[in-house]
Amino acid sequence: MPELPEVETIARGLAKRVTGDVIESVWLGSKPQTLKSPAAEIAATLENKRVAGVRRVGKHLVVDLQDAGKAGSRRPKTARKGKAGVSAPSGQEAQWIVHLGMTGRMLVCEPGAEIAKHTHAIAKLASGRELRFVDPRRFGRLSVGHGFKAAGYEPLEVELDRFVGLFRRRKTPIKSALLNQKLLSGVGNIYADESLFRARIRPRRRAASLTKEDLQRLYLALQEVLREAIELGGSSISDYVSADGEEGFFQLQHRVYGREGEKCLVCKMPIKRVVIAGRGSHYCPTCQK
DNA sequence: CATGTTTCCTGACAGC
DNA sequence: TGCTGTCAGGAAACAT
Repeated sequence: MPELPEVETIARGLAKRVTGDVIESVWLGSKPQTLKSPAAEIAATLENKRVAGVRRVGKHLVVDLQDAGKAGSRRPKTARKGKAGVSAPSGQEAQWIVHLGMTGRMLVCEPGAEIAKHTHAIAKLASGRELRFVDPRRFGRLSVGHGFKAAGYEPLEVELDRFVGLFRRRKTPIKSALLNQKLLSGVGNIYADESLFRARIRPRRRAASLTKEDLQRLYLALQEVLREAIELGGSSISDYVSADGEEGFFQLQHRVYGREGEKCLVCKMPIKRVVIAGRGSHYCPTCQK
């Protein structure tokens, strides 16, 4: 399941491979719930646009688009900021926003490559290649817009004081709070469990009950685990692969996630699994308090 | 408002 | 073999 490190890996791979290419035409499948914007609007926004870059925002992929226009190599200088009325809708700041959900993939395919089952969108590129969105479980979503912003803070950018403030007076379990995208954007089930283990905090602890020291450990643990995971190209669980089709390797570093009943790597006690906020939550009953 | 629960969806897997 | 049932989970919708 793509969380922050996986989406970061995918975004980097896509940026490397399709930046500068031009979307010539778009095909969209007929599954309506996959599209958050009307199909015609998505197609119109993407077609004849140059890919200016691909970034990760929270768990979203943002494909920045600019008018492909006539003059090929012209590079429109970015937003003169300041004065009002600058939100030029001429397209150069349009964005294609992709949420991969559980099983979504964005693949760069060579011309003529077989079309995988559950392909919901295909963007034909001027290079002849295709950018394809494939998502068996259909939890992924496509939309278009401008100036996309994540609802919460980026875990790798938020300052400690703000991080601590997010959890004050919150009665919900810390695990639920970590998964709440309006607080932090990008943390999913794997990295919530892994960071709580490293911070030695039980997932069911009420967020408000954590001391400043607890939260500082959690802050450092979360950033550490996310950075290490990005370094290893993310966790390949079930069907995640990067834009290059490469598997990540962080799953080999998981200390609690998916290890129910196995020995804790620190104290040798069996890892427990409980359900919190509807998600399997893994922890060591002795190491985590 | 805050928090908990249900829903969507298919593939993988266990058990018979 | 092939069927059935269960489980996985991000986030929106709905309920409390």
